[in-house]
Amino acid sequence: MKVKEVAELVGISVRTLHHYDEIGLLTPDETTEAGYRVYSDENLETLQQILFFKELGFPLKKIKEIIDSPSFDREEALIMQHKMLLEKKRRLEKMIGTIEKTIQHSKGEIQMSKQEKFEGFDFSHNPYEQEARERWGDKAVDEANEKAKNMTASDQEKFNGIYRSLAAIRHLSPDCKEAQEGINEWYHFISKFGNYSLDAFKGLGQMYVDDERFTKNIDKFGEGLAQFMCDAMAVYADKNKK
Amino acid sequence: MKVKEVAELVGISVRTLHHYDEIGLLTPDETTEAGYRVYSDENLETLQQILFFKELGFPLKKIKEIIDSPSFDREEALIMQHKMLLEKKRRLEKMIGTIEKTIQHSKGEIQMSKQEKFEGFDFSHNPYEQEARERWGDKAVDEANEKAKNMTASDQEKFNGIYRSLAAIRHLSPDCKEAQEGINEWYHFISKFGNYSLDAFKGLGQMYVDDERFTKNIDKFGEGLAQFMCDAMAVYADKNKK
DNA sequence: TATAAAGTATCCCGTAACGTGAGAGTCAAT
DNA sequence: ATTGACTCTCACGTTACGGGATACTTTATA
Repeated sequence: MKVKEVAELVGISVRTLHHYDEIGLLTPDETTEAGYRVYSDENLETLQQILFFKELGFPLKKIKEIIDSPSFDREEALIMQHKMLLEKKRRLEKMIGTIEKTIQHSKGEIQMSKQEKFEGFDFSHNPYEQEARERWGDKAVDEANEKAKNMTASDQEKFNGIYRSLAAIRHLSPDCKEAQEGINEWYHFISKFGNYSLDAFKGLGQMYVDDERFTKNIDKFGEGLAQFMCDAMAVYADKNKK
Repeated sequence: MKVKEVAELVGISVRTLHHYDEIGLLTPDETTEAGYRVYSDENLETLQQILFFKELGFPLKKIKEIIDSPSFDREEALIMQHKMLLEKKRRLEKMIGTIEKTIQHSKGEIQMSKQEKFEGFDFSHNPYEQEARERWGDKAVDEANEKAKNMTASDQEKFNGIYRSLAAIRHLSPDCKEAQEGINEWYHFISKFGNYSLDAFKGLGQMYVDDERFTKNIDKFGEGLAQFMCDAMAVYADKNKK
């Protein structure tokens, strides 16, 4: 899809798409030899994410940080966004209530306190904002990026080592002893780079197959490794829960 | 109320209030001798109006035009804003639907078309936007302001003349012949400055008593004139309806 | 097949609505 | 008398594009 098609589909301007490209927020996967931007389906999904975050008032810079972060999880984001949009709706409903009261008030039918006249305006008290800040605030995202960057050469070696040893047994059952031992090592190793609960760990595994950027990388060590790890990680998480 | 109190009450920053003062959008009625801004209750009502318009995406410049316009009617604005907020809520609900579908889609539970992935984003199709543009668009407001400015000295004289002659009979009944003849002249005269239906004319009369800026001006020609004109205009409108 | 019309690209200046200090005066309470 | 919370006025910085200029590509039409 070319710029104008995308622009009309989602209701934004061509200039906006240019802008997002300029700042590296959304660079089209492909460009024709004439230099025309061509947006892929994946680009559209990213755009959707961007627009959700934008609707919630996130600045573009932070949106970029978030979706570029190695710890970014689309589904997690969608769920958080869902919660925040519901909250925004509640806020809007309050505002509508406020305006209705104000109309009555202007007719002299009811009394209104000063606070009442401004109910719904205060955007800063969204209960999920705090949660979002914790998850996506500067600190959290920076740390995640930092940890990813701080991966030394030896870490990289270790990564590859684990991948290779898991790849070697990827045709066994995900819940066999060897697999679970490998995953155990994996779990403790990646904890260096992020604080994963068992549930998060399981989610991470899911991402290996859901997000093809991961799938591709992992399957370089052996076709089907991503799926195998995903399954084994799920088993591991469930087994160690209680 | 001083800046910080107002800021905290409505959930905006002190700088924002300073800004609104700078651009002449909201100038506090009073200032202490030290130069501290002191906001009156009326200022707060204006601020509420401003914030409603802002929530609906109006630029501050236009907001200023609208609320400064001689044809501005607070209640009319509230009603229009109410409609537009409801529309915004519907849009938000669509977005929430979209996000819910997207979550299902990402789990592979359902299919989604491209259009569906962006439902709710397009802000430009609010049915009341058109209505608002007609009412408050550049043309309408400009014309109103233009007409008000284009009032020549002789027009001003005529204004005063009618006011005076109506003031002279303001103790008669609003539906007596003299009053209705005066109002008839009034109706045809002000039509030069705006296109008033009979209903609008009646509404205008109501404004004379509702909005104290008008009341004050009119009552300069005689205490109670505003109320008298309001009553007589209502009678005139009803009589000439069918 | 020429030629117009529509779409796209980059460059670059403009704007809107504040944010963010800096430096200084003011006010209420200890 | 002093401290701390508030206030003022500059004045420059930032964000997220808007909008024009100019040039190249692609599509539609004669």
